[in-house]
Amino acid sequence: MGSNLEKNQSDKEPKIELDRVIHEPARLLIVTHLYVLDSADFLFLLSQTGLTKGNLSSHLSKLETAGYVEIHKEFIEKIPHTMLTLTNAGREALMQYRSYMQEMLNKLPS
Amino acid sequence: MGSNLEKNQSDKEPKIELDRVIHEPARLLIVTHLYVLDSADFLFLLSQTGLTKGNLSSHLSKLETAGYVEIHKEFIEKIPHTMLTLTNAGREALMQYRSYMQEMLNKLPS
DNA sequence: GTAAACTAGTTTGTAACGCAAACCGATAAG
DNA sequence: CTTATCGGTTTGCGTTACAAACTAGTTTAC
Repeated sequence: MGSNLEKNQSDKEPKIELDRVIHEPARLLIVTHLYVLDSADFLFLLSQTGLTKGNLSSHLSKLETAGYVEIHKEFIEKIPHTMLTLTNAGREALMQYRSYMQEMLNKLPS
Repeated sequence: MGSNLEKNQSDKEPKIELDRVIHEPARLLIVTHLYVLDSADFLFLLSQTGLTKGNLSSHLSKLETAGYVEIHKEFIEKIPHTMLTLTNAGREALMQYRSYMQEMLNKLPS
């Protein structure tokens, strides 16, 4: 007794320690751009990444929700303007992602 | 005239050159294991990756469809046995993926 | 015998995701 | 007024990853 859990195999936790928020290609692109620039506006990212507007918008929202970017909206001469900044959490997440990937890839025999 | 295509912005091709078959974490795990081992059986991969059986099975099918692994089934002492091998295409895909990722990540300032 | 339990996987159902089209509120031009 | 443009956001939809449920066969228990 105690527990008659019919334990499935699902308590094997998969050996992946990868931040999916960062891992997604479109977001990796965004985040690496922001990492070197420190901040950029929507239209700049749009042209640099080649994403569509809808796509860029939703990925930015997801990064914001994750706490990785801050979105600042203001009006410049009556025209809306959106500035994106990588947060510290975002920088750290990217660096951790990088370490993980580099280690995994570097140790493959060439 | 000629064409009055109301061209959207969608002819901007996104600047991502990443093989999604390889990029998926679970499959990256599988493929890197096969890369060093050259071949392995289903149960070995199961324990090494920590994936569930269903998951492992479907990822392997996807890798097979992509032409990256070969799946050989045989009976050993009346018990089914599945051997997985990385194809040349699989090796090359992984190496190309690695180059792309390493370049992208290495050029980030530390 | 036949039933229960185990082995080695495959198939199914579902929630989440990524994508581009469609939409929206505001300004500018004709 | 109407039309187009700008700077984005929301919607709709096909695809995916995931674990639960299932399958086919084998060994063990009775």
